[in-house]
Amino acid sequence: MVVTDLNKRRKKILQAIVELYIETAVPVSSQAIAQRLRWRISAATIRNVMAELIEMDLIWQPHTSAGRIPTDKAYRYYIDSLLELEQLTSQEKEFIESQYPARNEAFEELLKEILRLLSSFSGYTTVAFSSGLTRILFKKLEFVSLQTSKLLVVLISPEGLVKTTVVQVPYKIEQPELLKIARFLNAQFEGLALDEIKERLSLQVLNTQDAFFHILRKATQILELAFGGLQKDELYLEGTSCILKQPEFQNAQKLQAIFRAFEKQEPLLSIIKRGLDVDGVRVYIGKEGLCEDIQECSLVLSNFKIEDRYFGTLGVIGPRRMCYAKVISAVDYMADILSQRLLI
Amino acid sequence: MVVTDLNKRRKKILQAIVELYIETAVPVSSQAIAQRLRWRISAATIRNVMAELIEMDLIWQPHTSAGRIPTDKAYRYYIDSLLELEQLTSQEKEFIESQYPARNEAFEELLKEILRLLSSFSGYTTVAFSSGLTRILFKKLEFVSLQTSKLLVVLISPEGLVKTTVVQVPYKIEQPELLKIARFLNAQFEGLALDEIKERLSLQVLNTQDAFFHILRKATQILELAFGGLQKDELYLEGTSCILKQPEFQNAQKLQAIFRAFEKQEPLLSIIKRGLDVDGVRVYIGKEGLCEDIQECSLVLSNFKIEDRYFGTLGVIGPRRMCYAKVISAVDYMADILSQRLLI
DNA sequence: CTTAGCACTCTCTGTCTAAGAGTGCTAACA
DNA sequence: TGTTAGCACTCTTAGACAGAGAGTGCTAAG
Repeated sequence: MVVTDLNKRRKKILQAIVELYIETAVPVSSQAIAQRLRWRISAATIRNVMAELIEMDLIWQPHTSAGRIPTDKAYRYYIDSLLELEQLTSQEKEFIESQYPARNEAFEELLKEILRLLSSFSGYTTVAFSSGLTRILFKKLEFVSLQTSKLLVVLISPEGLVKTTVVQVPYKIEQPELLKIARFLNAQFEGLALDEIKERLSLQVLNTQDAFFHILRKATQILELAFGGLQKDELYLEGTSCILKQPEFQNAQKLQAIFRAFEKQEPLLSIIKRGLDVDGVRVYIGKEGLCEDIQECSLVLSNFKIEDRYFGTLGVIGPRRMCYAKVISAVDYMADILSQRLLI
Repeated sequence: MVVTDLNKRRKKILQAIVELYIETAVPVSSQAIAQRLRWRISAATIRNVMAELIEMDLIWQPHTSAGRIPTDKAYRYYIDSLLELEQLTSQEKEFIESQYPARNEAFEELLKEILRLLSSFSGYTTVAFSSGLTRILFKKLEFVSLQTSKLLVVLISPEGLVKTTVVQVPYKIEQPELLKIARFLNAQFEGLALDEIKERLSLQVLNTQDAFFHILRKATQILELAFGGLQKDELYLEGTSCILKQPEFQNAQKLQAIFRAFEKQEPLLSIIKRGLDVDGVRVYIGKEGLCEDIQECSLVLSNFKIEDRYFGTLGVIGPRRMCYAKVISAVDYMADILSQRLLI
């Protein structure tokens, strides 16, 4: 029997199992379902159906005389086919709007504040990533000389986002020369993304013989140092203590694994980066491509954008037994308003 | 009997108890001590001494027939009077030097890197705080105009540290005016600390009637917005997963409390701020002024400085049963080289 | 003052039992 | 043919209990 064979009753029962398990974290018994469904259907019948669902690998039991627990496959099916999204109420939306941080901060701070908001709203740990630089559009660049060979590079996007980086160049460089380089870059590249600029620059370096050669070379080098390959992708996490409250993680071993993943960052980054071009919310459940340390978690993610250009990802990490109906809406909404606000 | 009554043997035995407990996390029996001390002293004698130590509230037993566990008071006495610091070996120092992050980053990044290094070296969670701005010396200030009423404020210290903040002012302001304000501030205040500057500015606003009045007012306002009261003190934490490995915290309840404190930040900040003027390493043990959530932890802290001006604090947080001999040296060394490197 | 001996206390582990939850199967029913 | 009631069966959980072991406190002797 395959999943597509699910008739209406099987669906209803599967849904009840998933939802009850999400609510209670306790294996779901046939009686509990009978009670919930309020049909005049008996526990015995439900048990028959449950036997079929086990057959289909949608539920399992921890031991012979225990209730049933949904498998990853069941969660997947639930989310794709059974879930009725709980749209945020207008009150909830108002609450989020009212708590939404003011924009007079650097982008990193803004993002952290938003994560804290989403975490306190949803009750789960939140995570975010921002490609930040490589895809940011370039409106203006400024250099501030700090010491003879050290400068601050300030990159400003058309939307008013700011990114600053300190760069140490292997030679002395004075304010007038910096001004020249900045003027040159500003004149040539306004409106492009950083990676496009780098590309063009390297082309031009090959072709240019003229007076600009020196400026070109230094510009290339400074940009490379400021925003080049060594730039670490940073992951933001907030509300990590939320994960400690989940009943399935009341075990220091499991917690260690999860926090190991949080610290390494790479496991989360790789999942996030797998879907940079996805529109809308995506959900990863348990073993679905999540690394061993977070195999018992689910991840709900949504990308945010500036004028249709990918700019970052935010989302929620929690137990597989997550309240998807609410979380998916919340993540979607947060990513949406972030995208909107970034434009202002 | 009071602590000062400790004769040589009592001291030796207390020391053995503390050290064994630090190593094993298991209540220490009289036999274990007899074995360790390698005197021809018997377990029975040790038991007599232990009875005295209980009397003095230096050790306690979880139940009648159990070994002994040091009290906070014992740890305190151990650290103040018995501890032989384990100086870092030259190899360890070399290791730290070799891993020490390059300085071509913003200060926040540098600090985080250092915390990660200290955490991986010590095996404990690390914590840091930097007053960052209010005590930073002012060498140069630059404004970069972002939008008509939004600007980036760049503050540069004599040592080349950079701090940037985005400010939104409630009126339009153009580059020429910004330049004026910057020039004014740079001319007047080079070499002072931010809080001194603010003080002087507010004095001047009261007394000035002349042409500078407008500039003064705007300068005051911008500085206030950029570095004013709303500025949150930020706490840095790295290696949080280390705390999950400690045997005394293999209990989700206790972990929740600790992580709650980590997230609130305030409990840690208040302890750190209590000793901004302390030289050298300070240690807080258990209930010694630590809030309820981290009553079972110890904190080893040291301040770092720039030219004798307080600049920040770093340290280690772990179980009371911490390897103080090693940790104190490590924290001391880290704060020291950070202070040195900040000058370069 | 120190130590050996010994009875005592408490924890820990394993076993056992009874209760309870929940199932699987079967036979009867609509 | 699908649904249901009944019932035996399985497994978990909690509590009680016993035996082993760790470690102590006390006492009396060195």
